[in-house]
Amino acid sequence: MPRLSPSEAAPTPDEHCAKRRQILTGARAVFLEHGFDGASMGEIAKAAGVSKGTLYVYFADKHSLFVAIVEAEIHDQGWGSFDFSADTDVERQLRGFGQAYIQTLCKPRSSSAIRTVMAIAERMPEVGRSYYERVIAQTVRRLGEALKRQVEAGVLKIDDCEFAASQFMMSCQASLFLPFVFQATPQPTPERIAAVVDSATRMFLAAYRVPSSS
Amino acid sequence: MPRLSPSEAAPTPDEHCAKRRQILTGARAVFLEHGFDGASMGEIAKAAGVSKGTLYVYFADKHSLFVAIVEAEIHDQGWGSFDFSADTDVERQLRGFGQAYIQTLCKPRSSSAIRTVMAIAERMPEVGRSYYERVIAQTVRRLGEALKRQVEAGVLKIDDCEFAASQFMMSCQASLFLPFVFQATPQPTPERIAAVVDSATRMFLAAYRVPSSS
Amino acid sequence: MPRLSPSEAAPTPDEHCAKRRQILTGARAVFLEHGFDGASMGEIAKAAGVSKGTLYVYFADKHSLFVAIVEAEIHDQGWGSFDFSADTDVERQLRGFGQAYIQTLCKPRSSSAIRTVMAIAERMPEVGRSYYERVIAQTVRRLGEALKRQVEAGVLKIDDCEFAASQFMMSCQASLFLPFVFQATPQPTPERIAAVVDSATRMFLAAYRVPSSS
Amino acid sequence: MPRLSPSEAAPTPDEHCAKRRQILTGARAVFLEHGFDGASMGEIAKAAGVSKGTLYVYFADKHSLFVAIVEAEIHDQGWGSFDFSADTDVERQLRGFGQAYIQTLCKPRSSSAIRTVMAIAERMPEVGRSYYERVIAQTVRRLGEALKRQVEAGVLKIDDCEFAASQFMMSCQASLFLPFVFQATPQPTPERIAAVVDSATRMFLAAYRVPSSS
DNA sequence: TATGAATGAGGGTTCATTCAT
DNA sequence: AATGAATGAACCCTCATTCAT
Repeated sequence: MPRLSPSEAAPTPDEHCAKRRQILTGARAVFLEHGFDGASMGEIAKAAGVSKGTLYVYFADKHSLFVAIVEAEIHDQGWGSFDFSADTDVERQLRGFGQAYIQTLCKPRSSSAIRTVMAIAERMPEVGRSYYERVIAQTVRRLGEALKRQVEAGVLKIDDCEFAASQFMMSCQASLFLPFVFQATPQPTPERIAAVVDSATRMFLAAYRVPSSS
Repeated sequence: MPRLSPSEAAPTPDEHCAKRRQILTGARAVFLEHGFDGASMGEIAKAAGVSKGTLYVYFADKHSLFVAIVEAEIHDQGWGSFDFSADTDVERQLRGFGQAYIQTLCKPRSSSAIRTVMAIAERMPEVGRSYYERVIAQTVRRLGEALKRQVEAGVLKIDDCEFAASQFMMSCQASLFLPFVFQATPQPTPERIAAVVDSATRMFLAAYRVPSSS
Repeated sequence: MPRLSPSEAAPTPDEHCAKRRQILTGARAVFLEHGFDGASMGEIAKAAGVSKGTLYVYFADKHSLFVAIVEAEIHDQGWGSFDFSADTDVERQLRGFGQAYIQTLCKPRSSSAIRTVMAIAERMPEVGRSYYERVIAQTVRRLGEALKRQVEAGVLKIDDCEFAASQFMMSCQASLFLPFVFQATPQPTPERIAAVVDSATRMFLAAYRVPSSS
Repeated sequence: MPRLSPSEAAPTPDEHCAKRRQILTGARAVFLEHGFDGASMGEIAKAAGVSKGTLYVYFADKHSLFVAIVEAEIHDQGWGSFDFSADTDVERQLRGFGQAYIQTLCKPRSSSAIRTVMAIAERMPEVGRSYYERVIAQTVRRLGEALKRQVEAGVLKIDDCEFAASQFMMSCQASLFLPFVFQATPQPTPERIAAVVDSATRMFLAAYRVPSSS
């Protein structure tokens, strides 16, 4: 039996994926704004521009949709785009990464995701763990590897490079991230971020830079 | 007939306070475990061992009860008990405070509160701000003052002591707090905490200690 | 065992009656404003200035209290004070009564009572019946008797005086009471009432006055 | 396979309207019996044969449903069907209308609606006003116009025809409507109504008929 | 596939009533 | 007698989910 027109029958994979993405986009907005419990499937459907029933064609239930959102956030938030090879000078490397990192971290989108995932981590440990591993820990690991290369180049002296990476990243957050997520201060300006990252870089190098032999 | 104990007779302020505390205790457990939206007044009533109606005798609504819980946590979590005057040696001072701080921060109770308050900060900014100000910022301030004293004693050389305090505190969290709140690692052991705080202290002093003149 | 002071022991009947009246006063305000279902015992207690428990010392339940209120309204609304003997001239008699009647009927207090009792009459027929009988029907009866006296005096010619009384009273309401209870018009002014009652009186006398023999 | 009936297939506007009507029917029964506050959405759902949730698919809240009920009653109660042109003889016209009017007014359905709307008029003035205007006032207006035609035909002599209409309608209620709404007497018989309306007609014509010139 | 009508369990909240004091 | 803390049933309403179309 020939189909009269493709649009009247089973959707093509493209259409399927498009609608799926549409749902994810709407759901992300609602989940990140209201959290898992505060988000309602009705509001998600409206935000996605589909019917409530359609949500259940693509996702088994609210939980599955939420997991998919977190999964998507893990890939889309831009944590993978930090470029550690751009610079070989350790100071510029740290400053460049640090600023990009804090800028990303303090975007409303990131902080909403962190809030939302952190909030649910007690009841959905795998979701929390997965987000941490593939977003934060992975970034720590990549910075750690960059530091390792500097150690091997004799520029830095560090025992545990991954730990040092975490140490640097945390000190870059000083006075910036926590007050921002708790809504105690507005989103930090690039200038403020640069100053804080500068200070963190100085402290880090004071501790780990191999004294120049000159 | 002599009364066995006064608590069996007087129904008034003591019992009133007692029941209030009983409700707060139950509500804290439920709110901190499930978050604001995930907690139900019915579950809270059950946890507190009172009827649902009784909740509304003591608190106007769910929001008020939640605010009271956060308020209580602000006072009860032990952030105010850090003792900065115990030691005058800067290194021991930093290590002592850092360990106590991370120990407190990484207790399940603290991390649950942080998760819960952080999650709601977007919809209840005053709650988030209040928690940050009176728990975290206050601790930063107190450490900053301690550092200032060291600066005045000529031991440290720091421009912005409060910022330096935040920097130290954040670097103490390296590899410990974030994986813990995201449920990626179990509660850190005291040994691990000690090692991390040691490292943070070394880095901090490398950057800010005035070289001994000897 | 002698009582130390009367105020410390069983209250005197006076006190008892006073508190009872106090409750009735508060309850009347609340019941008449919100209706039986819309009124809450808590609000009544507050309006009466007593505790909720005290209400149940004086009245078995909400229903009993409501019945008592209606009973009190039946006596207190001033429907019994119409004076038919003040005037012997039939025209002045009708006008005088008509104005007093409509004035009373269109007071907020009367219309609230009528609304409230009428609303509940389907579920509490005895309450409705009692109110009608002892307020409205009684007034009709008294006017009917006054008319009868005029008939006996040869001034009016009426078969059924009680029915004629009702007829007069209803025609006095024309354009006044219904729009007022339905909140379509404000409380009528005395002037408007006088005009309407005048017209009703003229119509009534046109139909029932014995033509003067002169 | 041919469909047996269209109603078994199309789920859309017909069924939507049908269910809406079904809800309105159930809600009317409950609201008119118990009043706004006495009616519960659960009972309405049961009476309508739908689930509680379905009510909220069709109506935003209890208040909206109630307003819709009153609106429907305004149209469905048959107040618009009085025919003033059927008769040109003024006496037969008044008698015919008067009987139809009182018959309608004293049906349980009308008196329930009046009770319910009157009861809520203090808290929902627009509802009360709307009901009065579009049911009672409109009928008064239409009778007033019919009277005006009789005035223009030289049959009646009336200054304010709308007021006279109200006067006639009120006097038709004498001894009938009030005792009925207050549940003091049963629904009046057609014979009783006829007698009362006859009397009202006689009184009205005695006052307003232009004496025949013969 | 996509819909949206329909559901019923459960949400927060109120309230008439009781009872120990 | 008077209280007010306590209750639990019922209130209105929301929501995740299902299902016929």
